[in-house]
Amino acid sequence: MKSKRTHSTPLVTAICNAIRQIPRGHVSSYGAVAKAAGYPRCSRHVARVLKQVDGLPWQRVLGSGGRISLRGELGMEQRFLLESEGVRFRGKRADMKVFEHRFAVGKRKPRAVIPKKRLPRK
DNA sequence: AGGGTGACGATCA
DNA sequence: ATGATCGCCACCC
Repeated sequence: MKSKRTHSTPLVTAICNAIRQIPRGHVSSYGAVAKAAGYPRCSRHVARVLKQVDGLPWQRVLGSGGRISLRGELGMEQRFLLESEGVRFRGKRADMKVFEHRFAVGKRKPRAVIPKKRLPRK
């Protein structure tokens, strides 16, 4: 059943909910899910949740640009499942232009997160 | 309390 | 386009 090693924390709950909102035949990205859950910049946590919590439509979450992050067999399976749902790929990327799920505009209450602007690299 | 971690993401070479 | 690096940040020992 549920592996759930992670005791439900607000972050985990919010992320799971966001993932469950992605309809069949559509996809999203780790970053988008994190933002929709109210935790921008926590894309890596989305990945962790996907790995630890089962019962989620894991195949619908891709890396930015629609790339599949999983390696090997698992990655192949993800692609297969998505194509089965009708998601089409252009090369190695899913066609986000058409299949990316759009979360509610308000994208969840902006927790107590600081906007955090991008700092100029170098 | 402290440090390592990761199904990421943006930028650089 | 591809590969390496750096920054992130809550979680888990």
